[in-house]
Amino acid sequence: MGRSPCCEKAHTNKGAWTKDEDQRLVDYIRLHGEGCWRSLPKAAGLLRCGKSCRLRWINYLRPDLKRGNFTEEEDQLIIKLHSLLGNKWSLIAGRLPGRTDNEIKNYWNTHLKRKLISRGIDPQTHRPLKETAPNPTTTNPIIAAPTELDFRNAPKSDFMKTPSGMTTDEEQQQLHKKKQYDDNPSDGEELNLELSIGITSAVSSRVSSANSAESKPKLQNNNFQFLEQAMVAKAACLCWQLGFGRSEICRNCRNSNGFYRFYRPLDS
DNA sequence: AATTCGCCCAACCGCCCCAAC
DNA sequence: TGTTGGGGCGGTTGGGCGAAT
Repeated sequence: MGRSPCCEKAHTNKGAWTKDEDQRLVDYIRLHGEGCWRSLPKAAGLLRCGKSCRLRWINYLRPDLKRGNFTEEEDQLIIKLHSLLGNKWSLIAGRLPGRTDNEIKNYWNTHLKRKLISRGIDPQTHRPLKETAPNPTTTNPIIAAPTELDFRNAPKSDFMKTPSGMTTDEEQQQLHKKKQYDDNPSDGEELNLELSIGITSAVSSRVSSANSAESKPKLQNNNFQFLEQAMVAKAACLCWQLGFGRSEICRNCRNSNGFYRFYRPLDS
């Protein structure tokens, strides 16, 4: 026996949303906020599935959506993030304010894939198309990073592993090395995240402001979202890209409490 | 003018994860 | 500890629309 359907399919509308439906949804969310998607349609007087309402709001009606054409800067950021994270569209979208995962996914499939192919780059591996026997040490330096931090095919459960959950002696040694590095960083090791991953100043300030006490993220799943961001922090960390070691996070990615800096801002 | 083709993107589907019980 | 329900995600679909024939 499978799971019960998320809604009563027989009594729900499907397909394109009407203006009236949009208005009802917007009005309801303005009054009551997001959440409880399952009960929302009935409460809002909509003959729609809760999931459909959620999608409509997130992908189309949310007031903070940017819409419009992607800039060249956004293109480059998406390509770079995709090379690091693979098809983790929601993670990538978290790095592009005002863009949704669906929008980025569509844009990737319709434009960026082609763009990369026209440059002779395989959009899946981000390696040259002609390369028959990929050698990670001689190609894209990002891909050549330690495999432990290649999340492109990692199941979500792997994201849940915490830095404090280390078990092996090797990892403990690396933690020790990291502490030494943090305590005595040499000159020039203040790494520039904008350079390493192309994050705009605006985004960087949003991210750093999210660390302040008054803007602590309200997380439905603390560990998961926290570690998602931690992963992006790792990806953003130039010392990781340079292959310093799987447990080493540079000071730009770790705050004084030993936690990662990159939280999802409240409004993203 | 009519038809076909290809592209784009909003929306749907099925699955997964996790908190609550 | 196992089960269930809600939310979220990535892959896929299909309708609209403009270009080409």
